[in-house]
Amino acid sequence: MEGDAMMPDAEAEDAAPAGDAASEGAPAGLPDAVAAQEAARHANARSARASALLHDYVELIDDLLNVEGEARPTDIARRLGVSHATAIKAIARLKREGLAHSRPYRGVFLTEAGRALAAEVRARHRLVVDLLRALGVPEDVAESDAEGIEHHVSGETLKAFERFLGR
Amino acid sequence: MEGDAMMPDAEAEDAAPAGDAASEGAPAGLPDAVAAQEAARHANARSARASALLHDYVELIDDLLNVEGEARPTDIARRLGVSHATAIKAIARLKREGLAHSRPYRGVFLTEAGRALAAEVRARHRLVVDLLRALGVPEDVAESDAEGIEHHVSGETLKAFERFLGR
DNA sequence: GGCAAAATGTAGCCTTGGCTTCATCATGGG
DNA sequence: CCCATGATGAAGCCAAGGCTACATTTTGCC
Ligand SMILES: [Mn+2]
Ligand SMILES: [Mn+2]
Ligand SMILES: [Mn+2]
Ligand SMILES: [Mn+2]
Repeated sequence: MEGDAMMPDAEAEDAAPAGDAASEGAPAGLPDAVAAQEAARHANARSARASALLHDYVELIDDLLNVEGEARPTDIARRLGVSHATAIKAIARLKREGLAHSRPYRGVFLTEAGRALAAEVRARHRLVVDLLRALGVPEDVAESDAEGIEHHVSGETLKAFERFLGR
Repeated sequence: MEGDAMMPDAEAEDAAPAGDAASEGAPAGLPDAVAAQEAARHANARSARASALLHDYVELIDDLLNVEGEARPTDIARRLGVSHATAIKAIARLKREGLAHSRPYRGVFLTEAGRALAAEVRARHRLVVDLLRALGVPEDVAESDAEGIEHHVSGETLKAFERFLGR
C-alpha cells in the first residue's frame, strides 16, 4: 500500500461551496426522491442488461428450431460469435431457468416458457427494426442497433412504436 | 449435417448474392456470410453493453461536477443505486482507462477525454429521450428506457433521430 | 479543540460471461 | 465395420460488476 503522501496541501477547498438550494443548511444535493428515481432507472437498465443475453439465446434457438429443425450448440455459438464452450454454459443457465432442456449430444429444445419468451423477444426485435427503418436508418445498421436496443424497450414504449407505425 | 430438406431460407430475399452454390445437397444451414453478419451484430451489441457502465459513470460525474461542483463516491453510488464500494471500484476503472482522476478522499474529476465522452453521452441520452417523447412515450418511461437504449444507438441512427425531430 | 459520525477506501466473496485446453462421444466415409 | 474427425462437454482461468464487512480518514458539531 503506497498510502503515504497524504498531506492535504490546503487547497482552495472551501472556495467551491456550490451552496445552491434552499434556505436551510440542507446539503447541496438534489432531493432524495429525485436521486431515488434516477437510481431506479439505472437499476432498471441493469436488470434489462442482465436478461439480454438469455433473451438472445432463446430467440436464436427458436429460430434454429423453426428453420433448421434443430438447435446445436455449435450452430448457436457460430451465430452469436462466441466459442462453443461459452454457448454451452449459457445453455446450462437456460435449463436452470426453465427455458430450455436438452440431453447430452442431442441438441437444445425450448420449454413452453422458452417458446413464449422467444415469441415475445422476436416480436420486439422486429418492431424495433421496423421503427428504425421507418425513421430512415439503413437496414444493416437497424439490425445491428436493434440487437441491443430491443432489450431496453418497455411495453409502454413498444406500444408507442406500434402507434407510430400505424398498427 | 441433417439430411432433411429445409427449404425455408431467409436469405432468398432478393439481392445479397452472398449465397454459396446451393445447387447440390448442400447443408441446410444458412450461408457462412449470413451467420458471420449476425455474429458481428451480436458482437457489436456485446461491445456496447461492455462500455455502457463506464458511460453512465462519466455522464453522472460530469453532471455532479457541473451541478454540485464536486463528484463524491457516495453521491455517485446513491444516484446509480449501488453500494459505495461498487462505485469506488468503477471509479478505479475509469482512472485506469484515462477518463477520470482523483486523490484519496478528494472526490472525482474527469480528464479531457472524460469530459469529451460525457458530452457525447449526454447528447445521446437527450436525443433518445426526445425521440421517445416525440413518439408519445410518457416522460418517466422515456427516461427509464433511454437509460438503456442510449448505449446501443449508433451514429447513423442518431442522425436519423435528429432528422425525424427536425434538427 | 476534540471526538463521534459520516465518508472513503480495502478486502474478499459471488455470479456472469468470455476464453482455452483437454476429454469424450457420435457418425459417416472408406 | 472401424475409426478419424468434428461436435460436445468439463474444467479452469480471467475480468467485470455486484455485494458485505471492516479499516481508515475527514468533517461537522459541541
Ligand atoms: Mn439482442
Ligand atoms: Mn434480437
Ligand atoms: Mn445509461
Ligand atoms: Mn444516460
